[in-house]
Amino acid sequence: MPQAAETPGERSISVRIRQDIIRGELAAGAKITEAALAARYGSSRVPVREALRALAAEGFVESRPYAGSRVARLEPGEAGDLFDVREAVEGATARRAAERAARQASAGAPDPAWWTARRRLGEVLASGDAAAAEGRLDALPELNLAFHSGIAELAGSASLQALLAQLAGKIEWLYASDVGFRGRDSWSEHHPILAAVDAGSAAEAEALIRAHIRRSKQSFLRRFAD
Amino acid sequence: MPQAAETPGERSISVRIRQDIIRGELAAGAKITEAALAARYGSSRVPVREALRALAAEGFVESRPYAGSRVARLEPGEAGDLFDVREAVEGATARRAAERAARQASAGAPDPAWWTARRRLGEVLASGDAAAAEGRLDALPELNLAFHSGIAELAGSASLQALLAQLAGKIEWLYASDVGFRGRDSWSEHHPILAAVDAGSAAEAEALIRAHIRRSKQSFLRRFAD
DNA sequence: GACGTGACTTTTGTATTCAATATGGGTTCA
DNA sequence: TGAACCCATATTGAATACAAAAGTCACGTC
Repeated sequence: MPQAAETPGERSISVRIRQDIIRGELAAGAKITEAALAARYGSSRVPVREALRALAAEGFVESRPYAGSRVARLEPGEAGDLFDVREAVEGATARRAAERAARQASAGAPDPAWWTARRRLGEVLASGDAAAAEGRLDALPELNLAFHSGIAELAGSASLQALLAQLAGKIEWLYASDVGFRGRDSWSEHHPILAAVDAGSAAEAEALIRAHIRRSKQSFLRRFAD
Repeated sequence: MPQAAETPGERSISVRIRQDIIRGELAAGAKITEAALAARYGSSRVPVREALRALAAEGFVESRPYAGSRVARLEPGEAGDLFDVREAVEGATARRAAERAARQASAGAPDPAWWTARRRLGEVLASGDAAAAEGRLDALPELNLAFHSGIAELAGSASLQALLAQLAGKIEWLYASDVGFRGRDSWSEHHPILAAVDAGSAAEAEALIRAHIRRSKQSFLRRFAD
């Protein structure tokens, strides 16, 4: 039955599986069969297989040939390490973003892609300010993600951007598994970071974002201790 | 034509595509069609698609829905950043490996998996010593990779191990694209690192491996400048 | 002559089908 | 009684067939 042609991918199976893993609807360590996932998402096994390959490369699932897949386990001790790595990655992206901003300012080449990214980042920052002011704290995690990946976009490094996206997924998984988001106090720290990037102060931007992430780590580990 | 059933995956298509990208046989930025790859590797499109999804997650190819895939580009400026990230990742793995070694020594739990990993690592170190002594420098890159992933295995963190494997792939790509390997002088630095891990000196192990990688970075950038 | 519009071709996305392998239970033999 | 072996079944791996979307090029019109 050719299935009446819904949307081309109906929001990419891999995205939905990743979400369900992060939300805990697919429990860590659980054995998952392709047929079950196909039924769950209303598709055939082929898109599910492709999604599982991608998720395996990202470390969300583990597969053995002819022996099936299971949801990966995130060991408790890894949390701190993930933040450490994220600090290094984002430090590099902030530095590169500042360097690129300096080049944008000096050279006569406008690079429209850079400007749209910069404009979107400004909108994200404003949205977050509004959300924090109005007490809509549940909107902040998504905006936080948008801010940090926006910085990576400004850096213009595909490798670092992809690496950060993976780390962000893992860290979102950590957060979802227990404590809530750090919230309002964290958001205001974004302003000086973006200011340093705009000013082209590479060293300052790197130092600021590293400190920002270090505080997130400490806050997370403190809550995690409970 | 059901194709006479060769080996189940004939060495995993994704591995072969990744190799061909690293070796430059699939040029950076080149547009690749699934049908062409399927013909090249003598399979159908389905395994190729799955491989491309995994490689996209690793950042070796870029795909847009209904618009095909292309080999990613590694921008020249990213080299330094990749080494920075690797320094952070491997610093974390060395630290965790030392902590785990200390637990192995103190607790009565032998953990056979740990011991086999440790034994293999000793063999890798000995093989590298022999290769360096006999001047077989072309054997060192692979042994170097084995040493560093062996440390990650001792750390026992699946996330960090997977992350490092990706970084190693990218860095191998860098090396293959131009300069040769650092070689003999680098290999001897592995001994004090493993010694610190064995002794359970977490801080020292981290400092040593970070310095080791920083030297690799400087050596690479120096050669790259030519 | 340039631009917009249309069909056509190429390529990707998905479903269905068949083959190969691992896993678990039952049986048999020591 | 226990352990090893074999077979049935479930599940993955791969190939083929078909549908949908995007890029391309020619044609007609302004």
